[in-house]
Amino acid sequence: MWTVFTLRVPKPYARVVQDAIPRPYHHGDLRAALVRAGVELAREGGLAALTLREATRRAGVSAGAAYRHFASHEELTFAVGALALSDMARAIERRQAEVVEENDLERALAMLRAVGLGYIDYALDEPGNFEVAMFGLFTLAHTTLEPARGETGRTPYELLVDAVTNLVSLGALRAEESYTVAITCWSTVHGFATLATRGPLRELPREALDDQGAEVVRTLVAGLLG
Amino acid sequence: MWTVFTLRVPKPYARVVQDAIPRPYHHGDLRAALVRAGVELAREGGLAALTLREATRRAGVSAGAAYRHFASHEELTFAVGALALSDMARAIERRQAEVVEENDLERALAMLRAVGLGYIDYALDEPGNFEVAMFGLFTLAHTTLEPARGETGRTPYELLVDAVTNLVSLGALRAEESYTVAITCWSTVHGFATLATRGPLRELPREALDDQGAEVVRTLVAGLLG
DNA sequence: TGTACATCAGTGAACGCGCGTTCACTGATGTAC
DNA sequence: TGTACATCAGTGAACGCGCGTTCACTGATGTAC
Repeated sequence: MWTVFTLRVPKPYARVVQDAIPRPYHHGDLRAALVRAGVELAREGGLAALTLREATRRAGVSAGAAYRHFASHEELTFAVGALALSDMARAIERRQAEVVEENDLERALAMLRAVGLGYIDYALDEPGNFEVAMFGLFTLAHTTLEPARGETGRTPYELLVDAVTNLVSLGALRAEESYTVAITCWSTVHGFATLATRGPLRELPREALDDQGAEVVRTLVAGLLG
Repeated sequence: MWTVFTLRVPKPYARVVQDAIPRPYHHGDLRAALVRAGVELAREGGLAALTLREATRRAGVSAGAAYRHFASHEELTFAVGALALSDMARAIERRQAEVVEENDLERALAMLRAVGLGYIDYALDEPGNFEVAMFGLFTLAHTTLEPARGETGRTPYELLVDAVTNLVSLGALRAEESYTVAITCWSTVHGFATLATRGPLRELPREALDDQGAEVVRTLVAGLLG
């Protein structure tokens, strides 16, 4: 249990005082602290920068301590990736919340576009965590992972499937096509996202990428269903 | 200069004899040998496996020797990536050579599909070299790089642009749309390729990926221009 | 045709780096009595 | 309320690994005379 003291100290001394306070031997919530550090590392340098040693350093703990909470480096990567997917789901939900179309079909199309736009938003905002989520660990089997869910309780993949399914139920798409259409949509936004973050388009300015991404999504959805 | 002796030796002794022949102090064509080794390394383990040290080991040469031919690890990566792009151009050309449609528009559409199919072929055949070509080094500025050209003297990017331009000249597409259409096509096949090689679809069997890729390309081109 | 010598392309040892992982240990915590 | 003790969560030192890169060196090559 902790007692909180409020301590006023001249700014220049803040660091000195902080270092003088002995860290408790038991961290309290090291696992969460390591995951938080991992997210930060991925943000700064992607998959390559996400190391156990640096995460323990940031948590102010010795390297070995990590092994009380993770069996291996891979487990940390997995935890960070799941959080990233959850954040991506939220980015999609944010775009979907902005949809204003009233007509059923128009609205369904806008919801599908929102999936793509949110996907691209997240990739451009957090290229490092996007990379962790997408490469090396996750497979289709993980598309329904619990900690990867957003505000609405759905994963990014589920949000995509929902949007496509809705178009089927409105008669805008035949059921047999739905899987291929879903994969085509995913491929397009994923491709744009990787070209724009780590690939040959990575040096274009952010604004140009936002515009280009929006155009790509509009062109795609109009082509497939417009 | 070399003199060639033909030497017959019982099979089991082949290795022994080979090792007994002193390697010449001067390799002869070390640069090319290192690039060849690099392609092999990328084939086996992608970008992460492409190291200068292992390349020199495979070329039978000390680690430092590489620095007579490459200023840094990055330069080797760049050389391997350019070769990979050239091979990709060839894969696209192979698909385009199979196009049989006679009608102008039909043919132009098939040529565009062939770009996508060849791109996916190459990624699935050579995921490691595909990764080297696509991540970390190349930008749009390199899309016209000399050693990245195929049989027809065009780079993959140029083959895509050719196909789209041709559709414009046939009146199937407005000129203003052409850039966005090209980027959309590229995004789609690139996305499918990365999902299928390093991403969440990587565990599906090759045959399923081939079929799915073909469907995606067909759906995309039919949507945008059909 | 033969020799001296500059140049070039290798060697091999070393440096420093950061990583994942293990292990014997020790300090803190909380439970049983 | 106080004490003994099992359990838990850390420490810190070490191991082995492979990498990129540098540097003083040496063996091979080819050119000028």
